Amino acid sequence: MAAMIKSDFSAELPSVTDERPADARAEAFQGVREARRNELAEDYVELIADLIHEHGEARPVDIAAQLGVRAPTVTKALARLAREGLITRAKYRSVFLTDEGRALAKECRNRHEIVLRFLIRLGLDAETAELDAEGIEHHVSERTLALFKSYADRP
Amino acid sequence: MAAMIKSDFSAELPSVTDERPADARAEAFQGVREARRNELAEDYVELIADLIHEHGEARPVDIAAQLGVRAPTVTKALARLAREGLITRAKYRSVFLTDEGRALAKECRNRHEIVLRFLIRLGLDAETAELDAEGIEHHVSERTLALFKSYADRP
DNA sequence: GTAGAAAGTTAGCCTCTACTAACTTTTTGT
DNA sequence: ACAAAAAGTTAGTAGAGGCTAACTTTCTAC
Ligand SMILES: [Mn+2]
Ligand SMILES: [Mn+2]
Ligand SMILES: [Mn+2]
Ligand SMILES: [Mn+2]
Repeated sequence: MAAMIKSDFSAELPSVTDERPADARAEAFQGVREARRNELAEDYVELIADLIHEHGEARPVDIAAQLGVRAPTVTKALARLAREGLITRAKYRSVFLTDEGRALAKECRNRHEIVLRFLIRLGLDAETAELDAEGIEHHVSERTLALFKSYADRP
Repeated sequence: MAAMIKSDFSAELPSVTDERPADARAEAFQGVREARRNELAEDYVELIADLIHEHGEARPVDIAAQLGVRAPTVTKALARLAREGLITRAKYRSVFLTDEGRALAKECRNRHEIVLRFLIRLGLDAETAELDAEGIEHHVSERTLALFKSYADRP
């Protein structure tokens, strides 16, 4: 009934108090959903690259330990990454990045570092910075990343 | 085989090049997964509060339009929110927030605004700021939020 | 007051991401 | 060299979150 009173003068026309148009907001949410679909792949390839760098190879057991998930979860995710052309692998063997996977890993590593350095530069403790960066990194546009980098790198 | 050579001197002991212990990294990833589980509820209650404020009521058709999803997706999500005690509703009627839902909405709205103002203050254009804030907000700790607020509010 | 439009729900489908239990393969230690 | 341990896979379960198609309810205009 509150709606009926209101609808007398502002029902189908966009109200003045309607700060953002519906489709602009929808675009933001759609962008977030899109980013979420890439998160897993990004974290995996970044981690795989790290493991190869640190241990010479990326084994599912280590991937699982670092991500805090069980082995079958990793098996399934790796099948998806292989299907998407980011990794190659053979049964019971460790994982390799394709050129595309390596490129993505490099990009993600770079972005992760910028976000992390930015947060620390802002005054955050290193531990919390690492926790937050792991989530924030996937939702930072090119422009925002550039601003983060400038701030982190400033004298 | 690279691993075998390496394992001669660094196999089971944590290597010096192993920058972060596995469980610290796992903790970060677990935190992100936890945050992701709350994202949808946070966006819904924030949006519902906005709609009630702007239009006097929150109707599923408007929720769907603003989120950029189809009506049945909203029906299902609302069932979950009701199950979780964040909203109350009756069939074919609009949605109401519980006290708990209202409190969460207020918190989310506040956080969203701080992140948004922070990004704009950093030099980002308002449109991109809105897009990024919608994703970043869910991955910002209390500490980071406090730093964002200080930066946004500084003279 | 009623017919048609709009809104909402239900049913059924899909993918993704997680899990456990049970099995197979590989590696390790003696 | 071979038994036991560790690593990896497969199968099956579950819930979240998206969709379309078809149905029901509510609202609106006449
Ligand atoms: Mn991450
Ligand atoms: Mn990362
Ligand atoms: Mn959001
Ligand atoms: Mn928001």
